[in-house]
This record gives sequence, C-alpha cells and structure tokens, in this order.
Amino acid sequence: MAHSEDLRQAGLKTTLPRLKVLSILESSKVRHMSAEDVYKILLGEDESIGLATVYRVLTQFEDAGLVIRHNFEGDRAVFELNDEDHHDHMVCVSCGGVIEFIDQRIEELQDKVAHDHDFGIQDHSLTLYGICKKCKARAS
Amino acid sequence: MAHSEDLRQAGLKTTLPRLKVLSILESSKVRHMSAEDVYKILLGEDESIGLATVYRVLTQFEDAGLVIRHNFEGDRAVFELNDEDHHDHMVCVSCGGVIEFIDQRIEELQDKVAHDHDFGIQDHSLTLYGICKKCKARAS
DNA sequence: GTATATGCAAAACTTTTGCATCCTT
DNA sequence: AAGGATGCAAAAGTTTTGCATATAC
Repeated sequence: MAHSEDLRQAGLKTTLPRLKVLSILESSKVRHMSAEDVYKILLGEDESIGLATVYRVLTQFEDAGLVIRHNFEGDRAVFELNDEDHHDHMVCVSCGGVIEFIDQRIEELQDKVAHDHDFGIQDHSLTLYGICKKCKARAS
Repeated sequence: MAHSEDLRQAGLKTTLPRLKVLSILESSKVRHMSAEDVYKILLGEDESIGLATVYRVLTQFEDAGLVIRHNFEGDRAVFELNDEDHHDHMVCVSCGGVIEFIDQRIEELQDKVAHDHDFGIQDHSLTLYGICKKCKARAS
C-alpha cells in the first residue's frame, strides 16, 4: 500500500487520488497500465475519482520521476512504476504482453553512438516487437 | 517524382492522391512527416485532397511496406519512406530534429536478446532522446 | 461496367483545460 | 485561512468511418 511519505518525497501533497493511483500501480499484476486501466480499477473500487484526475496524477508522477510513460502502440500511453532499475521492453503483438530485459552491452553501445554524434543523450527507448514464447507455442 | 509502377508493385491502384503523397514523401527535405504535414503541403499545392485520404493513403503505404510509422512523441505519428535500409533514431528534444543512425552490434545484440527469450522478433524501435550537437552549441 | 477510392462531415478516442468546489496543511 | 487539488463537463487534437460521388482498369 502506498504511503504518504512516498508522495511527500516526490514533492506532492498527500491526497486520496494520488494515494489510490500509486497504490494501484504498486499492487497491479500488470505492470504497464493506461490511464483508462487505472480509472476502471478505481471505478471497480467505488472510488469517485475522475478520469481527468487520473491523467493529472499520472502526469505529475511522471514529472516527479515516480512513473515512466511509454507510447508502445501509439494510440494510448501506458505507465509503469519507475523502480530506478532501467530496462527495455519486448511487446508481443499477439497477446499484448510485455517482457522486460536489460543488456548492458546495448546500453553502452547506445552511449557510444550518442557520443560519436556529439548528441547529449538524456533518455532512450528500445522496444522489440514480435511473438512471445507462449503465443508461439499456442500457434504451432 | 513518384511513378505508377511503385504503387502497382505495392499492390495499390494508381490514383492521384497516392501519387501525390508518395511524391511529397520522396521529395521532402524533412524525412519524417505527420499526416498533417503532408496535408498542409497538398493544400499549398492547391490539391483538393482531404486529410482523411492522407491518413488512408499513409496507412495503406504502411501496410504495403512503403513507409514506416513512428510514434516518437506519442501525440501524433510521423511517417518516413521505407528505403529498406533499416536505421534507428536520435530525436532532439530541443529542436525536434531527427538524426538517423545504425549500429550493427546493437542490431545483433537485439536479435540475441530476443532469441534468448524465445521471442520471435519481427521489428524493433530504438530511439535516443537528448540534445543535438547544434542545440548544445547554441545553448553554451 | 464494376469495384475501388475519395471527399466531406461526423464520429470515435485519447488527453487537456476551465471553473466552481473541496481538501490539505 | 490560503493555496493547491479535484470533479465535471466541455474542449482540443488526432485518427477513423459512413456514405454518396467520382475514378481506375
């Protein structure tokens, strides 16, 4: 369960919507959730929190570094908790599942490429698209 | 200038809107364009082609493999000609400029990661975000 | 001539914003 | 008490769709 301190450390006032949204992100089995996903869970919990507030809270969380926003599909953004443990993603185009991975050599090579172009890298996004293990097995 | 054969090879009938859009993508100085960007150029050329048609044509081009759709910013998609010559991108968060690059070792490592996870990779997207050389110079 | 493509307007969707009210400190 | 946060509804922005008309082959 989310604590007030988490929010205060992020420079945000403790409010019910913020606690609830953070709590949902922390306890969800699915790590990457859209604003609508979070909102639906709130509805199911009979919380009268508006979708606009969910968007506002998620954006504040992003600015505060609590969550990371992804645009995997392009239509709707998804958010995941920022556990300070950087990783990249594999997205299954069949089931929508997301697998996280990290490859230190790829990270280093990215920095090298940026450096070679005199590009001040601040962030990066690497996503592989394809068919996950489970879906491959099901299809065969 | 775009030719009818390019479209026929892609399995698309030759129509004025398709030729025009392909032509614009080929001749544009800016390689990555949104549907709106293409539409504005058409307006400037006094072509009465609707924005809806631009979207339809670009989507058909994507399905046919003629162009690649990117969701760099998340709000609006941009399209670039698919020259069969894969590359990744650096996006300058200051001026919006896009620099293309390719690093064969990164490509290989991606395939290896996918293989290690028994993930049937079909495509990938790697984008570095930061400050380009020019903007860095301007800021200092 | 027939099937497909287009234009226009309207709809669908995601995300943002204005404003009165409510809550946190 | 004062400033910030929220809810609701409306707006904004992008992309898609329905349908009558026009076009390609």
